[in-house]
Amino acid sequence: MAPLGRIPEATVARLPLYLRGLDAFPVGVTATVSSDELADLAGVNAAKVRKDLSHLGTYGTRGVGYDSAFLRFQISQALGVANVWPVVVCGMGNLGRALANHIGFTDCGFPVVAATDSDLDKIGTVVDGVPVHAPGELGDIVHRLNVAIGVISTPPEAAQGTADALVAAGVTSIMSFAPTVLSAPDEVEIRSVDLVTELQILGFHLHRVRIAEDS
Amino acid sequence: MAPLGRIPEATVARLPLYLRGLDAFPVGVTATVSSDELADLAGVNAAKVRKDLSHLGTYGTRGVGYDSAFLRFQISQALGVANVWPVVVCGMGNLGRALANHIGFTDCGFPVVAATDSDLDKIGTVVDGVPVHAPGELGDIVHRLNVAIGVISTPPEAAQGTADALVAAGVTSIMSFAPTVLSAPDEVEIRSVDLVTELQILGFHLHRVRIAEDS
DNA sequence: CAATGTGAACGGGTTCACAGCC
DNA sequence: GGCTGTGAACCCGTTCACATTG
Repeated sequence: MAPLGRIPEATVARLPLYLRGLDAFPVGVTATVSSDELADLAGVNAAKVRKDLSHLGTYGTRGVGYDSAFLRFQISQALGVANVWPVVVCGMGNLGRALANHIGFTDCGFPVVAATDSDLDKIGTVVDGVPVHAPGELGDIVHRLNVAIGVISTPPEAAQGTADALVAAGVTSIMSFAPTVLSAPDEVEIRSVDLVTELQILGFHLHRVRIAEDS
Repeated sequence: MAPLGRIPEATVARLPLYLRGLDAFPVGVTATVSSDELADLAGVNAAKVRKDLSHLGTYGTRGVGYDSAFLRFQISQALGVANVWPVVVCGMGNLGRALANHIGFTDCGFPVVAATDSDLDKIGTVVDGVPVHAPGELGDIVHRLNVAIGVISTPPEAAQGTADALVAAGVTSIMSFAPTVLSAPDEVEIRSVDLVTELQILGFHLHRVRIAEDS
């Protein structure tokens, strides 16, 4: 059966990995993948793969595996990768510029169509093909260019204000690299990538083993 | 009681947020924080704060709250933020350079002491204060400079090889920005920051509401 | 036989709600 | 009265194991 009810978040987060795994999959003589093989490619275990795929209503064939082409299609469909979601990068410092480059470069349906920065020297210029505007123009930009996703790479002080501006302009998807907790209405999806926090988590584990060694 | 058994991963991941929240906390007349206030600062709910802090064996005082200075001390202690963990950045492309800058800039106990890159033009130069070496020297670098953490910002093809080299050199903490699944022994802690995957997750939700609207 | 699909058991983390203490 | 500390309930996700099917 193809229940196709709500797909659990944890599953959604793995679908991109499966998709990537399938792309790396040698399209050999036989065009089928087993859950075991896919598990390897995605770095998870086979049970998880099967349960995840069952949420898509996808059918493999017992004793054989999944048709890799069809599976790729199914996952693409579920994720909606055919859509193009224009991105605006807010804050074109070192990190912002690198992000704009990276995101635009890997041509995955997330074109960076504009950027903002408060530096008067940057406003009006085009950096790596991306036009830089004043922060005040964010609303305009979003509307004119149909921006769907906002990336926040401003200094921490400016992050909440930028988020507010994005939300006010109707953006409901935000990816933030600022080391701050952002508040926004519930309907806004915020994914926060916090480098310092990540490092501190790594540091915690190093600290633990150091303590263990000293005992 | 101060059980101080194993601290749950989910709690560890939030401790940095509490620490940051405390730093932002106005050291007012009274030097106490309630779980409610801290919850706001960290963007979580109060019950979580209390349970998390209970794992540290920390004591607040009922009816009052937590002594903010002591709490800061306790969390710092638990995370081991007093330690300094030298970092090597592998791959000094746009992203790597920005990361090296960022991590080094926010002076948090993670000095970027070296970098590697396969580009012959970069090897031997010093970028933003960070000396760039050939990938083959990774082992040396790690030993000479006591590197504890490796950041992988190479192209995807080179990521696994770089991880292997880091592991071979004895590095047990890796932060990867490469869009690949890395394999490593269990004792190696890998934190993967996958920008494209993050964007695709955002895209999924945008896709969902678009579908919902069209129905 | 081989590999899927899935109910059932399990486990970690979150939330609730309230007893305990200032 | 206010706020902490914490058992209990709850929820989500993972894992297991096996019946099911090409």
